[in-house]
Amino acid sequence: MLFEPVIRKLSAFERLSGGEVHAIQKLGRDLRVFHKYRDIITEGDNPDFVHVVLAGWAARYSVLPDGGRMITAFLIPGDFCDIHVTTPSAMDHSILAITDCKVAFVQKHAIEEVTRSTVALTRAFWRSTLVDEAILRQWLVCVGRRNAKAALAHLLCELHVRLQLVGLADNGDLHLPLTQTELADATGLTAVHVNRTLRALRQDGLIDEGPSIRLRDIAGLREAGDFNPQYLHLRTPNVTA
Amino acid sequence: MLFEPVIRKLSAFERLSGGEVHAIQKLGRDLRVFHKYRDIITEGDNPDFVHVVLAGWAARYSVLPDGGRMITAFLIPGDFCDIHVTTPSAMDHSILAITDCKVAFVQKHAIEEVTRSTVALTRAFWRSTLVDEAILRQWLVCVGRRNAKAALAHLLCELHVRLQLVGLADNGDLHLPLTQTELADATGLTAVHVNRTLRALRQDGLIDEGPSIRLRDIAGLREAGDFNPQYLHLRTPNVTA
DNA sequence: CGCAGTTTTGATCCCCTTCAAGTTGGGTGG
DNA sequence: CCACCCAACTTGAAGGGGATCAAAACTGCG
Repeated sequence: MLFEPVIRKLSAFERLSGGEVHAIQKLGRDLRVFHKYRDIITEGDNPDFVHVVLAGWAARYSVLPDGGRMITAFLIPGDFCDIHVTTPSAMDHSILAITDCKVAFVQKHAIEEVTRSTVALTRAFWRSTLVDEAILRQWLVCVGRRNAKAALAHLLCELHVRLQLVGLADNGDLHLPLTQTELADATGLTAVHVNRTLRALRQDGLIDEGPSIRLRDIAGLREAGDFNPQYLHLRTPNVTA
Repeated sequence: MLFEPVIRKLSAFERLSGGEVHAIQKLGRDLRVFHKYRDIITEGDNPDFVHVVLAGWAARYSVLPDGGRMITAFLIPGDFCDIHVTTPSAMDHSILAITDCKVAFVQKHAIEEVTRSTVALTRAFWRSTLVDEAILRQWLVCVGRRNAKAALAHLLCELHVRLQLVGLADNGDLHLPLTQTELADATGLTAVHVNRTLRALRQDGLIDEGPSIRLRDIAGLREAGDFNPQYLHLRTPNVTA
């Protein structure tokens, strides 16, 4: 059941048959562990495999000349690092393990075979890339046109839905293994300001902090972040009622 | 030769045979004109066609509750509005004609047929979506971690390369049909600050303004914007030497 | 126990925003 | 051919959201 998160995620996009589920499970020959803060893929690499996160968190990031860093995506179990299968090309950014990660290395032609044999999986893979792009656009909106409070609220809502999809969020209880610096690098803020903004969200009764972040008032958070889950293109419109 | 920009763009990704070029030209049954500031596609639409910009400029955008707007992409001749062929799903954002636009409406199955018959075109389409994503990530870096000057410089460099690809930029002479407000909405700034920043770039001798923007010092602009064209994944590493 | 990374808090600064007003220029109608 | 208008550009002054700098408190862990 290593590929369970992948199956859960893809099932959110397309109803999968037993055969299709089985086909996914058979992708899993090669499994590797990356330790915290190790690069899974480095800019300039031209990977031979498709990488799939099966456990742990990772992040796409770019580094600037002044030492600044921008995180452009969080990858959680079920997410693909590089599904651009048929196009051999050098990575234009790096991917970092934020926690210890289990990553499947899937042969490119295995993916191609699977998509050749089943339409539902092809659609699910496409949908997955479509959603990745939609998430990127939402991040752009957050960073470019929302204030810190709304941006963080939106990010928490996004992660809540995505974690729920793969069974990693019970009803608003999120284990975010992210430092405030990492949240800052993902929202274009500074760690100091993330700290103050989280406190503001706490004081508004929207979240509780502790070992894990708890979304105390999901509806309120969604309003504060102007969050509408439609862009995640799920079959079931809302994960949480 | 309506599809010339598409052919030029895809040729930048993959060497295309005469047959493949011909296949693209045959996509062009249905052609429509959109006037300036009309929506080409509106959020919530579930288009039956794949839309391709053949002439003019368009922009993806989202609108916020407070009336703010974020532009998440500029589309120029040769660009696809929605290449997510096999996945019927509602648009999560809108696309606007920034100038009068010629847009091809291509049947989804026509795209599917073409990609079934030729590997190079399949690869080129994939590469195209990969590049769209890379551009999105670069915008995120600009908005999140670069100052106004670098962000605008980077955007100008990106548009320069992309316009050159489709034959719309002679050696640094760009016709940007963009208002400063539109540049602002694309960079997460205000129109006022875009104005001042463009002046600063002018005073630095990096650009000239007039009826069209001229990149007076391309190398300098690329340095100012920390621009490295690698993320555009072109066969020919640099369009401009 | 001690260290290193993270969180928290305070004080100050600045890039960019906001508000406001003036200017320019292309388009339109008389 | 000029008067008018509106959209875009430009410039100035003032304010604020978030950055920066600095240091203290907390956490986990070897």
